[in-house]
Amino acid sequence: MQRGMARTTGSHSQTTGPRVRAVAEHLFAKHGFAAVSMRQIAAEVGVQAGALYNYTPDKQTLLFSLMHDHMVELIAAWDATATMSTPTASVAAFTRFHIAYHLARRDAVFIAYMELRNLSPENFAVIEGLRKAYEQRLEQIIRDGVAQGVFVVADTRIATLAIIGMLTEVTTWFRDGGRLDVDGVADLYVAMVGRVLGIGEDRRSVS
Amino acid sequence: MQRGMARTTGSHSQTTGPRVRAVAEHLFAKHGFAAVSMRQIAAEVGVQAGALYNYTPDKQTLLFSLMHDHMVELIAAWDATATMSTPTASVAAFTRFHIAYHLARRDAVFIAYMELRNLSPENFAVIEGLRKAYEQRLEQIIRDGVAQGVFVVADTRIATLAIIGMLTEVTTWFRDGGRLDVDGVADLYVAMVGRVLGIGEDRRSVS
DNA sequence: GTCTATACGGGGATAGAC
DNA sequence: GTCTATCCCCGTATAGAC
Repeated sequence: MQRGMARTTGSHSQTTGPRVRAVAEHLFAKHGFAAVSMRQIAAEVGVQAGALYNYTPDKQTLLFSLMHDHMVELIAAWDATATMSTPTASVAAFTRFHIAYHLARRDAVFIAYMELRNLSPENFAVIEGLRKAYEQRLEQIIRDGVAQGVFVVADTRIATLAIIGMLTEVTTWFRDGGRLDVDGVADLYVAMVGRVLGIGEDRRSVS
Repeated sequence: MQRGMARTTGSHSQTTGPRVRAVAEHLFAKHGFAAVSMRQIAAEVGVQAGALYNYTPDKQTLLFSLMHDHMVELIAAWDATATMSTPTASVAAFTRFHIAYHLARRDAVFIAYMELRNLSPENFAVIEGLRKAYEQRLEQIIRDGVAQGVFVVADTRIATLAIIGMLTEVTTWFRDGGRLDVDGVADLYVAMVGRVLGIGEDRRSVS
């Protein structure tokens, strides 16, 4: 994706490398990291198990790499979406972004939440740092809204976590073709998030 | 717990059986079902691997049994707590109950949410049914509140799921000895849940 | 009820030919 | 870059002695 063309004649690496990652992501999400063998991944890719080690030094690094790239892309995608705006508009945009992005990349999201225990302590720290960085985007919006008096929350940090939890939970039940489409769900959540933040609440002594 | 005294002289089953379950619950929560071996469980219990099969026909049934008992106890505990009351009081009680119970039984909760993929289809269906039964307790409260005009929600089902997601997320970050204790956290969530349900919102044409 | 011993399969990872 | 072959270890589960 982000490299120039490789010139290795007769090589399949341009296709096999990404395929290994895609297959691993899918199988890890479906069965869990520990339950998936390198042989299974290889079979699905269409190579022998030994060939996978041209693309990762070991299984655990493959997992970390998937999680890491997912988190980096998540943050980059939000930063590309976010615009200078009012806190109310920003939090609505974040809500829509989070739901849409998480539903579009369900396998990667699932892995990033479920397979943390399979990471080495150092790798775990890296992923946790990225997650915190993402949450801070929302927390900063809420902080700004509170400062400007348009949000009324008792505890900014807890409100952030509660909202993240509420939004992420959508991935556990949403099914394409169900009663509501993504936009319909997002509309409902924008409204609920607004309520959690006390938007439009009765307040005294506000200009 | 719920059986009468066994009389088998010289037997340790009264202690080993529960210990197997406790150890398995702890290890499954910490490392994941697939990553934990029967040998590990046995070592922690202090018996040989073969001896575990006096208490479970196989590893997968042990997992199912832990999840099943947890869900049954969760529902029973709520039903014992719930009292005839106003929707507003009921939803506050549910919020406090859910947070306190989930924090008190974190290992079991974690397993029940994370290890669903390791269940056979039939076992999965049983656990899903129990989860639905639990969610329906909250959904019914919300439905009653809407019917009585004290809650204002756009979509009862989605509000139920959003609230469950918000409450369950507490287990991912709460640490004993942190800034807030369980009651303090619960207070904040009671307030946020109330907002999601539109308690005290401006309404026209309500008695 | 627990032990030892073991069957049998599959795990991650590497070596060396092509 | 991929293959075949293989190392060595560990997985679940069972059998039969005590």
